[in-house]
Amino acid sequence: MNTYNYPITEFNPNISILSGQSFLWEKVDNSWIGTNSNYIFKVTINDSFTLDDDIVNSISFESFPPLNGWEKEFFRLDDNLSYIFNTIDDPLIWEIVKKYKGLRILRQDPFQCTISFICSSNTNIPRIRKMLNNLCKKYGEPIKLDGRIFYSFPSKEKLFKVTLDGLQECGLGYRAKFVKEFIEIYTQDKINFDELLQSDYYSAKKDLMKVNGIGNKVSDCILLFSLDKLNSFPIDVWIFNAIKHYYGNLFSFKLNDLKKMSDSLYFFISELLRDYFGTYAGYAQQYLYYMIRQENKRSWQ
DNA sequence: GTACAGGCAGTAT
DNA sequence: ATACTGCCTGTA
Repeated sequence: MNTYNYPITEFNPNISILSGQSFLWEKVDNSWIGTNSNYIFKVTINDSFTLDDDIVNSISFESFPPLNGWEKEFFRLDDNLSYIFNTIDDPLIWEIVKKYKGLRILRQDPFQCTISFICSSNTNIPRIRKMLNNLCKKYGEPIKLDGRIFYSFPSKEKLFKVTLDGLQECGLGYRAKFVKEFIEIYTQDKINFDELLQSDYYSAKKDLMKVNGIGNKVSDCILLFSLDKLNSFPIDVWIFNAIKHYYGNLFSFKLNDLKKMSDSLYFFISELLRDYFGTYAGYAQQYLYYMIRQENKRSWQ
């Protein structure tokens, strides 16, 4: 196995925030400003920022209201990337890791993350952003920052009172029903994120998929981006195409012939890749995903 | 106009 | 188990 010396603290906020894991961020001058649950986070990058710098000196982190040390939690700065990448024995991933240094997986608020990815089905990033921004503006709390008003993600109590029509007004379409059902289930404590954090990947996935609107891909995103399941390997149409292109040889049958993704095929492919990439397959997925989106120049915003 | 987009559930086979 | 179809709505 090769070894790659990767500074543990290596972190590129631009790439990490742009990578499509989280939808409520916008670039304002040298800063990124984004919503996570009750907080507005602000990341400011010094002009002189390079990846070799110490994070403490080159990037500043603020939160409104203040929340000490949020960046460590949110950007998973304790993840030892050097260790993680050395468990992934794959030349392509290593190439991408070097090219897109500092991409990290986020640890988002599970409630917001779940609603975000229920909204993500059968649509694109700009529209998902619009839906979620509408939700925040309509039902979140205003937070003043830099002379502008930002909005928190609405609480479950607030959203519980919102009617189906109230959700539809945010442009959720047929997903409104799923979001409503999820909020009801969550309010009844039938989904408990503290428990899911302790569960293993398979058990947590099974529980999430009981919710209408949460299928294979959506559950994998929730698990990877908010519930610490780093072996989760979400497969959307982009990743599916990339797997066909770069990893077809791992399979005993011809992936190229397959057009549609069935439940059983999804499970088979993701399980095989979990086995191939290992404990941190989710990191491999994110680097792969970022690369193909960059190469296809898809809109991140 | 109409095809399609980070999927999913419901129904029929 | 697997295949097929409708779904909201913005964008190309």
